[in-house]
Amino acid sequence: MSDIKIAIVTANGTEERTVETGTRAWQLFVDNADVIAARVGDQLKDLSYELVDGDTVEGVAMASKDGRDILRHSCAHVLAQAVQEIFPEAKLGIGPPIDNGFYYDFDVETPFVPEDLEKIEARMKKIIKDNQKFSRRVTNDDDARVELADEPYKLELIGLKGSAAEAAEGASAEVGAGELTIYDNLNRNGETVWKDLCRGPHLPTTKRIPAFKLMRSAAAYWRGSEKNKQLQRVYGTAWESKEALEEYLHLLEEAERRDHRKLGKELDLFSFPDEIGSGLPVFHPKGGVIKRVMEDYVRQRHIEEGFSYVGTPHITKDGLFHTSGHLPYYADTMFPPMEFEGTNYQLKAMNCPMHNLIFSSRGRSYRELPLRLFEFGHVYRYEKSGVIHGLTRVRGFAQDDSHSYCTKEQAPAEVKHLLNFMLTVLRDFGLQDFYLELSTRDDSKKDKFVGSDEDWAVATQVLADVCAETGLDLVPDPGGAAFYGPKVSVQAKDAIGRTWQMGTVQYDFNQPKGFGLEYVGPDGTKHQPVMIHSAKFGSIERFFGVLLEHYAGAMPPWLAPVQVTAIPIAERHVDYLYDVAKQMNALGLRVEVDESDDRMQKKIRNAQLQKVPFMMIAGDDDVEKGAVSFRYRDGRQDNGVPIAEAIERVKAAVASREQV
RNA sequence: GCCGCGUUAACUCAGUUGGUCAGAGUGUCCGCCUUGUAAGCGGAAUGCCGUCGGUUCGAUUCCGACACGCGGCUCCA
Repeated sequence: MSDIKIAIVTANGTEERTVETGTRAWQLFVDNADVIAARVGDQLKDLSYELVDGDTVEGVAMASKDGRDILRHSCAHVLAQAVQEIFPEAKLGIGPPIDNGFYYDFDVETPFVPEDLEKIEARMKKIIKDNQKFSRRVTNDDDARVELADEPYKLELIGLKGSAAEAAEGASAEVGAGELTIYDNLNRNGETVWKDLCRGPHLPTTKRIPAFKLMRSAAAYWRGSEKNKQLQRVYGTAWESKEALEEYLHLLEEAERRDHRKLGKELDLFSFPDEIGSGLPVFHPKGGVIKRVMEDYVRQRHIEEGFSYVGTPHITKDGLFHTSGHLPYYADTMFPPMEFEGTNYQLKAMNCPMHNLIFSSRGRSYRELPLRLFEFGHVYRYEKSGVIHGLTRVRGFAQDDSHSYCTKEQAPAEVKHLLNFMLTVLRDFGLQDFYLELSTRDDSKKDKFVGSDEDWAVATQVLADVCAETGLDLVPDPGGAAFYGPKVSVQAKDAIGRTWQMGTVQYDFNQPKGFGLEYVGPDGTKHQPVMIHSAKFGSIERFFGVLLEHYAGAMPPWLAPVQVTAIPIAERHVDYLYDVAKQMNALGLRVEVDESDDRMQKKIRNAQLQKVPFMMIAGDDDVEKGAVSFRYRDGRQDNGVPIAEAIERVKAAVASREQV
């Protein structure tokens, strides 16, 4: 038997080794139980992979990104096997790993109910206990078609092989560009008990799945197109240990606890009256305080950054949106027109066309550029009923929308200015961790985008350059551009690591053309400006919701609807506290004195549940010393603080926008 | 928009296989209590059981449509 030379990559470097021909990858990692697959070159392989001369091999640990994907993909197989054992008529769709878990799609007569999921989960546990082997077998199109004659969706995938990425998101997990493979599940006797078309790789056996849980079922369109049939999708999660699973489930609980829809109700911030309609929020007094503070802040900041505050109406004749080019592209998401006096009027879905009219209301000189217009533009979009979600996806909202009109030469500096400005805004609201997303044109769908190749290339390059300068991570988003130009969006991570899309900067060379915008240049002739769209919050409503979730409702003092709740130990201390409260009110602080006839402990509980940052307590001891006592939301106490110092402390916390 | 599930007091949620089935806790209101860091005690009021239709002797309960919500899909200028 001849030997072959391979290289093993470890944390300590690369190690050359000579092994016998026929050696399989698992033999290299017998000492390491965490390794569940091998990376050979840049490809992931099963541990049963037979090494060939010149291979560079690295063990893939289950607790790595690739390792978890493999685990989850294998778990999806177990799910599918369990479903077909319980529901033999179920036809298989696709079953890829996803963030934090996996899913598998099935075509079944009757949708799954929660009790079905319990049954399926129990069967999955049995399959895992069976210690079935995932066995890879190379096949070809013709043989596979015969074998999978009863699986119409798999047959369809075979036909699409090679263009799997286009076939459906996740379909590449089933069929790769190369050879076609089937994985057989072998029981202890080596008999095939189940099989699935799949490119792999997989765990060696089902028993290597340490922890999983089925989460929910829902419908999903086959191959992601609403023109296709809806399949039943079962979602699950799987982890390298029971602890990791528990941790993930806790994260979900934490997310539920922070749900802004729930907090909005509990803290009496906003509601969605049925009588008004879906996706149309009303802000209650306390939510109104937060919203107003946000607006005051961002208005002031725009003025400081050289913007002029403007105002435009909520409806317009539809011709305006034809001029801008929006109507043909976004007719579906605009409310139907209302007709009167022989004219169609549209609810405003975007502000830019109106700002363009402000630009063109008189002649413009290059000396005025960049001309920066800003407003809280209230827009209405006909979002499909199924997508509306709390404050983050609504039908009526305000954008903190700005448009900078500038020369082509000024554009890069203006984009940079806007991006930096946006980041300072987000940081002031306590968000610290960002990355950028660059949304570009999909060259294969040019009919969805307006403008010449050259204009797109220039615009995209300007944005890419500025993004690079920020030093932030940049994630490409091909095809995500607006029809009129590419955009950069800022994604912010919240307190529990979730990312949210915040503001955007968009480079637009199309609307200036459509509106015939012009300025007179230094050479005395007319030129076309470019416009840079930008929203810092994106939408006030969405940003409000994100902030609520980020802070779990415990807003920093400058944003808190009630900054101080004054709590008397006994009724005789009420006037004393009113006196302090009055001094604070005079400084613009939001203070309430709780003079209800609840006991003082109950008042503390109430203030705590309302997540008020400062509880200001006073009893005989405090009155005697001319002091008050603070209690904070985390239970921390600070007793006997002299009144003047107490006022200063609250004032300083508000001014610095710090969290307490 | 599509699929599935849901809607009972201001809030959270029990309940009825169609016939004293309108319930609890919280909140609210009225008394009493006057209190040192997360719920003091007692009493009272509050519901077209989402809306509209149908089946039935009888519907909060069964069926349908609609509205609104939830989880996904699709979509997010």
